[in-house]
Amino acid sequence: MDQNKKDRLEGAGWRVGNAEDFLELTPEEAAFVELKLALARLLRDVRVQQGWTQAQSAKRLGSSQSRFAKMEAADASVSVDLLVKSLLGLGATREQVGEVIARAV
Amino acid sequence: MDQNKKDRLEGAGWRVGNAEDFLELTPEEAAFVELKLALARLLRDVRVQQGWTQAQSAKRLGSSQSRFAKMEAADASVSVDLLVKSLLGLGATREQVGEVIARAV
DNA sequence: GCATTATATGTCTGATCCGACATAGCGGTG
DNA sequence: CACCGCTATGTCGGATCAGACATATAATGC
Repeated sequence: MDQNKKDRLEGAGWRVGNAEDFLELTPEEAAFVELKLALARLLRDVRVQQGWTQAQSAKRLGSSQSRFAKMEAADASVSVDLLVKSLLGLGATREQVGEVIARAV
Repeated sequence: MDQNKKDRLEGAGWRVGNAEDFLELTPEEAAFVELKLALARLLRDVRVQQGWTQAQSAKRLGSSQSRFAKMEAADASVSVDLLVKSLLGLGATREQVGEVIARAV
């Protein structure tokens, strides 16, 4: 969000913050959810890159469309294990996974 | 293992391979266990770097020495979630975690 | 507006994981 | 060798997660 929009919202009585502020996460917890979100985004990117639907991808992984949707949404019921396994299963490399963990916003 | 030692062992009737060969893992499964091993090694490195015992580290994380030992051993009962959370909890950065996933052997 | 296809959300049941405890191994030191 | 601090291993009960199913909500074409 740019500063301009932030100012306008706050002028209109909104309080603006991120997930860390809102949910009162510790920095480590915040880093963890961001990391999970980064993996979820990569999963979607890899799938779309391959030109697959969620259902097709899920089938490849021996899972279901609904679970795959939750993975891409970084749902609370989805572990980092599942995300990493799924990424590798869809053809992502360890390098890609590491890179996204280290540097993605 | 250097080629010399490998040759000697094979000459003596040993078959030499890695975990992937021995356990007949798929490449993705192998990549996953290597990734887990890399995180476990980083966890030990971070702990030792800080000059802490397993028990001290575990306490910081709200866990037990025995579980921490299993983490460092990359035990089957330890998830990547737990490893990553513990690493961040002991002060490792997302960059360190990502780097080790991307590039550690 | 109504199929059709893709994605998202809620919930159940069985599987897996986590912390804890007990205890074993192991290198130092007195 | 006996003790001590540290690490490793086995197991258990409760907590969390996985896949599946049902169903809701887009998005696209007719």
